Amino acid sequence: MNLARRPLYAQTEEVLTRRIAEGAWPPGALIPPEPELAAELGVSPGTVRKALAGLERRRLIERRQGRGTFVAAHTSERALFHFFRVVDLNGAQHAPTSMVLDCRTGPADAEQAAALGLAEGAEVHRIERIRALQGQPVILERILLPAARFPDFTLPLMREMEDELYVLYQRDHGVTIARAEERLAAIAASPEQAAKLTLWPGAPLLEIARIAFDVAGQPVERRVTWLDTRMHRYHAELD
Amino acid sequence: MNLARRPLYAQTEEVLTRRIAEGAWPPGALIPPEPELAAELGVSPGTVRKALAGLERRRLIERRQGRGTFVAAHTSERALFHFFRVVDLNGAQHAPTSMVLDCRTGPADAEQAAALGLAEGAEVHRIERIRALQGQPVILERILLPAARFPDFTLPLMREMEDELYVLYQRDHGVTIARAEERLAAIAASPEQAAKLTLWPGAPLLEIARIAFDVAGQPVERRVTWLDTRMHRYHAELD
DNA sequence: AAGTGGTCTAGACCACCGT
DNA sequence: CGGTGGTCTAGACCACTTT
Repeated sequence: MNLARRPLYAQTEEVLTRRIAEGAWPPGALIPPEPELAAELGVSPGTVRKALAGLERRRLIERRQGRGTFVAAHTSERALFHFFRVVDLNGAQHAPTSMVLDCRTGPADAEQAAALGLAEGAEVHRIERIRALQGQPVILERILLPAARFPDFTLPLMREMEDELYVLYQRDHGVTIARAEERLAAIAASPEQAAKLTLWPGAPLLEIARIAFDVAGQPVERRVTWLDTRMHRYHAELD
Repeated sequence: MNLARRPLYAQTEEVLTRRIAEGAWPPGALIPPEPELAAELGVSPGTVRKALAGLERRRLIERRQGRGTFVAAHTSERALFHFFRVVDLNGAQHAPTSMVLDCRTGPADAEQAAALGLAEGAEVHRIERIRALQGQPVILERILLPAARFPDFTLPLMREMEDELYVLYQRDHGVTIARAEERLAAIAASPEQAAKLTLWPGAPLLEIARIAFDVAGQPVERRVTWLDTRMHRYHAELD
């Protein structure tokens, strides 16, 4: 039975993950009840249960007693809660608004291609935007997306818009962001950055370099964020 | 049976957590096998198992097949891996060394007392140290500890020493750090900070304000770290 | 009332470790 | 070899949601 020496529940979890990643069960879908899955996959209900617990821990599904098990959909709340780590000086979260300054497509340079696991010169979309919290522009952001995963990607320029690209990635391009890694540094604002954030050149800025991965573990977004930390903080939990 | 409507396994986990927090089972101790715990607590082995899984997820215990279940001891590796988020530009971790500049005891001011959940004026230990990575001093740190939890706390001054206070907290004071929250900002180095880190005044520094909690969830350490991010980054994972 | 996930139990067997 | 945790199964019953 066990070709590899991996536990049955791990294999089961992998099968279910693949179905979700491939879109066989789209976001928001109700998936079959535990006993049905167990019968179909030829394992005991307890084993299915353990696999589903793993999927829930990774937030690929949501289980609700009495209703069923659903493939997780990226809501604005979820995206903000898990992937937006900026808080005010009291630790409170606020929903940002954003304005797109630029959105164009072109070949990636070597560093950018490497970060996204692409060949040098592969087409990428470049987005630059300002995000405001409580009306104050405090975030400047440059985003890089592989054109292969986001065909015909466009955003309206210079218009205030509700935030959260991750909801849009999922809804319009079938790309679900599951995980991200960030590296933070303190830098001095360049004249261009300063002008866009109404700061002075040389002002301290928190630079956040993110790579975001989809459900299958492939890197699908490279993002650099510059945060004015006079009135805000980046919040992290360690355990 | 169920006074509160909390699941049996959650109550079981709580009981076991309390035993560890109170030191009935000290760090490194072997705890009884599952069937014995089940018999003693009057629950089924499966329920004990679920409770132990929770303790393992919170890293309070370590389970080793064939050997038994042990109360987790803070090793240097564990402390560094979970609570030291600094990496070099390639993403590699290095073990820091540290030199204590100052270590004294006095009353806390209002802000400090509040952060540690103490009354204003309560006695606290203050530590200032420099940490070096690969021989370069890149971290300046101020640490605040409630004297009530750390009686007779002292550190040798101005001597290179192996790092990791959390190992020392646990070994010498019975305080196990289980979790921490951090808030990050970019600031301009003060003349004093610049001098200690061989930087120029106004240089960008990453400021990391941490509150660390013990197993019982009580705040037991307030720490502010300033990191020179010319050659290092703060690493975070989001999921 | 029917159907779902959540809890709890009981036990078999396997893999690993130390003696 | 005996003892431990790891896996897997089978099923009873509860709590919640919808019809």
